[in-house]
Amino acid sequence: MLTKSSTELIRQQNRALVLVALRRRNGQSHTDLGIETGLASATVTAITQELENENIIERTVAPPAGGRGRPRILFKQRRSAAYAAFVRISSDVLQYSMVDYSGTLIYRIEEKRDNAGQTVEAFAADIRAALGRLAEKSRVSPSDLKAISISSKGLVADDNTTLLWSSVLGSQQINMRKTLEPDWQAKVTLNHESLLVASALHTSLSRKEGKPIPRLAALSLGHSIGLGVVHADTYESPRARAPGFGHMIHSHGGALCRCGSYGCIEAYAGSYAILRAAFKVPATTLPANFVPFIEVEKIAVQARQGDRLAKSAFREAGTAIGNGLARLISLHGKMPVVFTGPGVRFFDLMRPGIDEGLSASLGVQIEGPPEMSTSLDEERLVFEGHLNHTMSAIDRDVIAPKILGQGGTP
Amino acid sequence: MLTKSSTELIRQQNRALVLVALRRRNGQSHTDLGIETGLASATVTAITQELENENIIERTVAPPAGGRGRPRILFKQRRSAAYAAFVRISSDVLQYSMVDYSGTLIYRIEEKRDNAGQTVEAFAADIRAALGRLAEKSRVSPSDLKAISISSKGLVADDNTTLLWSSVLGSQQINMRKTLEPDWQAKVTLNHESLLVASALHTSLSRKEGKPIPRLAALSLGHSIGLGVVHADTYESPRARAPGFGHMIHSHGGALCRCGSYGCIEAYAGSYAILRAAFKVPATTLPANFVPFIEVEKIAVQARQGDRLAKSAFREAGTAIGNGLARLISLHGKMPVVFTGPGVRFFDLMRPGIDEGLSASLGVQIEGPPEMSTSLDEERLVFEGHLNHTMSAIDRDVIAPKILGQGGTP
DNA sequence: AGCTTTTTCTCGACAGTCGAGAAAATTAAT
DNA sequence: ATTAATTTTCTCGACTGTCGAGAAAAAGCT
Repeated sequence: MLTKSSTELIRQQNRALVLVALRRRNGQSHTDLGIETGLASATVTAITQELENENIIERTVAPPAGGRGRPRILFKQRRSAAYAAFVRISSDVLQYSMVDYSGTLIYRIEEKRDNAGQTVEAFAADIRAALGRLAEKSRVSPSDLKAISISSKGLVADDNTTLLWSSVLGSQQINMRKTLEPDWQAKVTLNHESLLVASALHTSLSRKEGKPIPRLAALSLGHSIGLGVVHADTYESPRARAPGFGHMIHSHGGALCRCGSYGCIEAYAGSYAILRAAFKVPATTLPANFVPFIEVEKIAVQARQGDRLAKSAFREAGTAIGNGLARLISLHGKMPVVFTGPGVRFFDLMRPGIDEGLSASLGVQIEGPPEMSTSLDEERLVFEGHLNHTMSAIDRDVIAPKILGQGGTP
Repeated sequence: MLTKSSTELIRQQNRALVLVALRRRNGQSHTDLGIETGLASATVTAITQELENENIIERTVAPPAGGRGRPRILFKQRRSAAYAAFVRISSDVLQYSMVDYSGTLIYRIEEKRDNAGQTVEAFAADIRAALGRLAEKSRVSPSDLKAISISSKGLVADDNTTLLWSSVLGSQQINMRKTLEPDWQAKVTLNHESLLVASALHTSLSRKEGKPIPRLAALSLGHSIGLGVVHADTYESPRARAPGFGHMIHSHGGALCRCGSYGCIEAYAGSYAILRAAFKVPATTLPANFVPFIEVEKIAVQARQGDRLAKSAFREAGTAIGNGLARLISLHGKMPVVFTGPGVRFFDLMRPGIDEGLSASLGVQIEGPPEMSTSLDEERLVFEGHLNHTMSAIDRDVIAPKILGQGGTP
């Protein structure tokens, strides 16, 4: 949507431009910023002075690049300019992190969860209490906490607020904004974990390539199957989505899934599904809620030793994923796929099935199969995703719009 | 992507704002424009004067709204300010339309096509020649033709330029920009027909609702199956995509499709597929290239009289579509679906299958089934889609960026 | 101390928006 | 026939912002 443009808006945009540049590389001189943002030197001065008065950035001196000349002044984010908290909800642990404005982790709490059926209220109370402790321990005053970013697996509504379905709470829904905004004036957002992974991969790979990758998918293989997709159409900021890939129908009326539906991808490719197939348990048996990964590992060993049943369990999982990716590509176009999560250890076993499942579609036949790669260290990617999303949101929505009545003595 | 902002850019954006307002309702006064754009009166004056000098808009007087007072000056698009040509490629006819800057159709040519295998070169030459005649007959000088918008069914690459696969040319690819840009300096774009339909429906329904609809799908039922999806995320202009829905896998290793793959949705829901199912022809038989719609109509009559085989043919088609929509919703979220094309006549027969195919997915179970409706008059929707896309592109890319050395005597 | 080099900062010109109120063009009232 | 009222357009000066050029600053080198 086009909106009214005024001179003040220009300043806001150009402030954002400087903040983004600083986010890309912290500690840049006046001249660096001029080059990176494309702004005139005079404009850079005006903006950096403003930001300095508002205590957003600070200066340090550094010797000139060419050995002699006037020393450069490097601008850096003031670490105490703002804070953000991340909450990572996974099936067995809740991880709370506090980061400062420069994006450095300053405190972390981890809490084991018992997987017993918990009520939404108790769950919400736990999170509220833990966030309180996090702020206290890291000595962040509530008014300085500008954003709370939450990630979870499962089905996230696209208001970026409501968790519709999760393996832990089932279909008990929870609205994170309503839960947390009374306690904090920070902006609360909820994203699917795979969205953050995809987003982190997208920025890091785009930087490596030197230009934005038009599309990218991240597929997390674990107890559940999660997909994140990033689209970067020309001239607009990339947008990420985390669709309900794990519970997309693979085969109409097929195997029973943990979610209660029949034929979901997860009912073929989730860890419990692999177990079920390997032990010839009927596909209509209600699956176990949590399968230790060691069990899957055992089957993988058998498969690698040539066991036919074990091999076909992984192959079937691959076919479900391959078909799903073929459908994704039919709807979104060809894009590279990065596999993450603990399940990548079995990627080689699933690969034949994936290739077969992909090959069936016209799009793949015409444009060729997508590039596929694996990436370990999902935890780091989730953290980076949180960081990218939150810090750019703070820059864009809190810092760039000049707030009057600010600025004082450092 | 954020880019440098300057005062000139503001003007460009605000010019665009005025042009968009005029596109929404042609013939608005100074005051109207001020209200609709949110710009100050002084700014409106500045911009309208500029546009007038550049011969983009013209003024007519009208009595004041309240009976007395100074007469209003209504600004209207100057019809000769620019022209656009549309080419609609369908399996049996090529339709060429010329419209002026106000969006009024001023000339049209239709050419029957023989469905014999034609080479890409001959096909390209046909289009080039017809466009030449179109410009000549409508007395539009080549330099005034600012855009050529082409629509087709099949698989369109997302460079908006290349036709990757079509039922007519098969997998002989054709790059429309390369074909036409040497003759015309107009901007050439190729879009899937269903994308234009979806886009037209989106703007008209959004206007009816008073606010932009977040998502919408248009499903065209004909010889082939085409899907267009429109996304209107907050604060950005809506974007449309036309995925290869018809050739998305419905059932792995299933019925043989016209495209050569097995298991495509079209191989179950295309008109030839319904025929095949109704006559119990094996699903692996190579389908006929063109099926007269009368044949499908006959089967529909039988189905409505209770013939079981005929009924199940439509039901199966419905299931394929329903499953496909369930998958679409898994990946994109819930959205209303509008069915268009000649096949909507059989919508009632397919409906049970569609409902069944939809119900299988978790997303549908949680958020409920999507709203479904039908719309006849696909041809008008395609034309409106062409119009929306092209005219806003001309406004945004040609008119709004002030071109120096313009303006003269009308 | 003076010259060179590198970098930051300042100044005046220019482009654009905005609000207020003047000006214009008409009908209604006297 | 004037004058008043009304509606709408247009103009003026203040303000915000960007830009390029060149001044100023702060160092090393000779």
